[in-house]
Amino acid sequence: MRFAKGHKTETRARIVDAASKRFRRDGVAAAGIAGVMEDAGLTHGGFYAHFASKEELVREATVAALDATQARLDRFAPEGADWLESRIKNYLSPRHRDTPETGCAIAALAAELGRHSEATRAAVTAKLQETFARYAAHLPEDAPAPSHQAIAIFSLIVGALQLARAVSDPGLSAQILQSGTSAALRLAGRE
Amino acid sequence: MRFAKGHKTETRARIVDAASKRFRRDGVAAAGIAGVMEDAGLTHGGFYAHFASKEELVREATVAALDATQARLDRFAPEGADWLESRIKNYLSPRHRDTPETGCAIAALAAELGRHSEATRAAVTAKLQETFARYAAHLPEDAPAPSHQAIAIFSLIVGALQLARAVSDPGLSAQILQSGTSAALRLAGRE
DNA sequence: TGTACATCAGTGAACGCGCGTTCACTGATGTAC
DNA sequence: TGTACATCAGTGAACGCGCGTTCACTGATGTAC
Repeated sequence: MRFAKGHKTETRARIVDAASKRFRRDGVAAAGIAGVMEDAGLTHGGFYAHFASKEELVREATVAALDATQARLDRFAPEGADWLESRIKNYLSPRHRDTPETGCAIAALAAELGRHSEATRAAVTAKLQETFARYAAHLPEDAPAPSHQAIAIFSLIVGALQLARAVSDPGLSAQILQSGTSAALRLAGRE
Repeated sequence: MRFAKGHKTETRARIVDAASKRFRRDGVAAAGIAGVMEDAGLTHGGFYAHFASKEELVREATVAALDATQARLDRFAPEGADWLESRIKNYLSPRHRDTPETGCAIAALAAELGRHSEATRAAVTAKLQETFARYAAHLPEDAPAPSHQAIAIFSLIVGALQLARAVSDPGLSAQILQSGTSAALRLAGRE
């Protein structure tokens, strides 16, 4: 069947969206093409009309996930003086911990990304640089070495979110979110 | 062929050791039984004489990896006043970043562990509790809320190590290690 | 002390299955006349 | 305006492959007599 102009672009975007969720929820290695295509409402055979390989999808889906999460968190934390504080609190919220499929792709995929193609890692590196710059820009004006601080804050919340997801004890998980939040706020000069 | 007493126990330990390295290097989902058995100098068929399933191996190998890394890092950071400082520096060293197969299992597997069996996650939780307690015990005596600080410090170094491994730019990777180290030392009261 | 047998850690072929990937085909719609 | 054809996004069967798992078998050694 022939389709309206722009139809293929929309389909491609739907596949990327489905993949970005599956990858974050199940991990890249454990998520299959067939499952992604099913989520997108298609059969698996059509995949290679849109992408040259799974790796190409990984790269696009990872970048899309990073963009989507940034936009999503921005809705909860509007630009302004308290942006960084809101970001930290939202990042280490039970909601974010419990919904990896729509959450930060770095936290969900960091370990796996190190094993992927140079192109994928380069895309992730660029997105990380943006994130660091944005965090640094929202530190107090008198903060020493803001770019260093920004890296440390992001590292802390990524690590804490992962630990909160990994432990089986709900009490400990909540404590990790809480300890991470207060320490990150301290590093951000918002004690 | 029949073997000397204790032979099977030794073989089993060799399989666990090989698995703990493969899992950390390639990820659990991407590492296969056949590869693990080959590393242990055996053929894949013998696996089920030692373990009921891959999941059972995952649990044992993860715990073994955590124990081994603890022992390994202890060699570089003997007990004493500077233990925590040494631990942080070694954890965020280029050596640790570049050898995930013998490094911290939490950093290598955290995201994946959240998707594994309750038994595996419970074992990880117990090991994490030990780690937090140990970090807390080495904080300065006047530190406020040492258990919270310990969690934040560990979260920070886990996150930083993963980011340093994920980025493709060596300069940024080095900067992440450096920023993570100095911020972790600050949280530990050893500025 | 010497021989026959039982043991059982490890072997390697085979199981069904889902993976990533390929490809001949379908069929509704846009285009040409 | 009506008809014939070309297009191409999507279908679904099939490819080889490696996965986790099972199982009949091997054969050096410990044990029984």
